Amino acid sequence: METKVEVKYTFVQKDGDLQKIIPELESEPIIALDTEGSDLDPYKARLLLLQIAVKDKTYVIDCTKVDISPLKNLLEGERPLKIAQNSKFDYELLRVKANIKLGNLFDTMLAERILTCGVSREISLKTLAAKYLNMQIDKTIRDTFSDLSNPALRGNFSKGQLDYAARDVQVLLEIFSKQYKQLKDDELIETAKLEFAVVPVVSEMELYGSLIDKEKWSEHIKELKIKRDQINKEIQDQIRHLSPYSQVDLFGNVSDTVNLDSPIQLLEIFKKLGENLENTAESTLQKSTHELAKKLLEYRGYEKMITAFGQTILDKINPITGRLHPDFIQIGADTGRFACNNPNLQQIPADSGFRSCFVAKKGYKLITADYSQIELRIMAEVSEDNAFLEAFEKDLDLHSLTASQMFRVPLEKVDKDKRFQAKSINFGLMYGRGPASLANQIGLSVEESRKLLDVYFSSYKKVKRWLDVVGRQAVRYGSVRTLGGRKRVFIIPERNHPDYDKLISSIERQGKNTPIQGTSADITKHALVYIHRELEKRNLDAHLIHTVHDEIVVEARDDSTSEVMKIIEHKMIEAGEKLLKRVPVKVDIHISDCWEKG
DNA sequence: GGGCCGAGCCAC
DNA sequence: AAACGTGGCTCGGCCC
Repeated sequence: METKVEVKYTFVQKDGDLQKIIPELESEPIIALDTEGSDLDPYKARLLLLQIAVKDKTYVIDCTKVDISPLKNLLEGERPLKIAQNSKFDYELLRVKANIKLGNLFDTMLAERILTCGVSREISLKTLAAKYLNMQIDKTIRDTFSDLSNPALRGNFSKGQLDYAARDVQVLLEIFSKQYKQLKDDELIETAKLEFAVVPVVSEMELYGSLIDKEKWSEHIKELKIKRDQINKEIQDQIRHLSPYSQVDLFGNVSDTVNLDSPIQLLEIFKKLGENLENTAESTLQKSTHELAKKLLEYRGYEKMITAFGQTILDKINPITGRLHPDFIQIGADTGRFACNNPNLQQIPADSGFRSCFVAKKGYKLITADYSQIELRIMAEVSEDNAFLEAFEKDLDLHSLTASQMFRVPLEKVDKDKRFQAKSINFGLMYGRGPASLANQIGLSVEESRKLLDVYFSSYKKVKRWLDVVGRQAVRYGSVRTLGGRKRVFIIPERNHPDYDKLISSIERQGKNTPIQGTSADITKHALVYIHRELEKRNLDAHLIHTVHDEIVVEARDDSTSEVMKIIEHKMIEAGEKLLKRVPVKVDIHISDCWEKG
């Protein structure tokens, strides 16, 4: 039997009625809020409802009839605390439709992510209601708000819609109080405060978006397509006689029916050429001596560029703003890093013609800043290794220094090859990399690379000790923390698990990497908050548009660029020094008409 | 025709 | 024989 719970709320449909409830809301230390819009895109959407819940009352405000600007101070101010699920959505909708900038937020979705990093990604309101309130909620009516033929858009909401809207906001207060207790018990309040402070920054960043030079972008795609078609033709001509897929049409045209993107078809062709390949992975093809393999890799390079970064990205330009508004997922990775999609601006090829198509609008410049070797500096900080620390204190080239110690040669005798090998080890260690995988990259035997690692660790004893200890701790305690206090939990397998050893070593590697990668994320997030606040305080026409892990991009008006540059550098260093006490923090920064490496 | 998954490959 | 951390996107291929 299903029990029906009557949803109680006040439906506010007149400006005068809103005025009556404001004093009451102002006296509350905590409120929950939610909004309903007609579209996920805040620029396209209509703001339909604003729901506010306090201890024992719920208000559903009809935004198609009521002017909500009297709530501006309440919603923007420090008091009351505002509880919301996925507050970025509400922030953006209220910002665009009512010029309200939500302040002092507690986001139940982010809180849940913080509490369960590593064990779960279930953070929907439905999940939270079930987990904390043992309540089953139905979200299907949500879709009716976006239905254009729906009477709601003419200002008539159904009882079902209003009940739904009220229920969604009512559940938040209790979820909040349970999550808050858990955050305190797990010593995650600092992390939560940071994440909640990031919400307005990310929201503004998404809303501002970034500009693409469409003509230049299309031109670049065109060039890539010509190259791809050329190499495709060469391959097809070469293998046509082997293909069981080729077809000749009525006019005698032979179609290119070997699908170069299909591993199954390719393996068959290779078989006929006398090569039995395991798979068509990049590493396998690199080992093949056949010309087809070489050409295939070349083809794939172009194909990847065209499909992943070609027209699809242009299609995502917002018709209203003419800019790209990607979705930044604030806690995308279990380490605390951002993820990004629609489109993923964090994977635009670094050394291609695409990045330079991201431009500043007329009269503005792009300022690109990134932390110099932040992860290695974090490793120096946490390991307290003297050689590492000294290298950064003296601002030496760590990779060359490492090479000089490993190969027992003076610094000036370190060549490119030795530096590359040292660099591979320095980076590899942060990923928990072993001799076998290292050997593969630097072209040595496993035995040779094992010896190299031994020499390495004899120079950096404390690095080895730290890696060993933190790897063991991850398994023993089932969690690790970053310097910011962020926590990642690991599910430790039972002893009799068939893949026990494999799983354990994977956890060890994650345990080594997470404090490094996650601390870097902590630092970048602090920097975003500091920069945003300072730019706002000084009322500068400069806006964060982008972040890629250790990099921050700002679009700034021409006349403010030198001031903005100083702010960015200063605030990034301040953020770094908040968590790194033993190592200096360095930022590389430059100004340009487009997004590019300095 | 949508959902899911692995392969392959882009980023840091 | 392999044993590299964190993501997202596109494709082929399979399932319902």
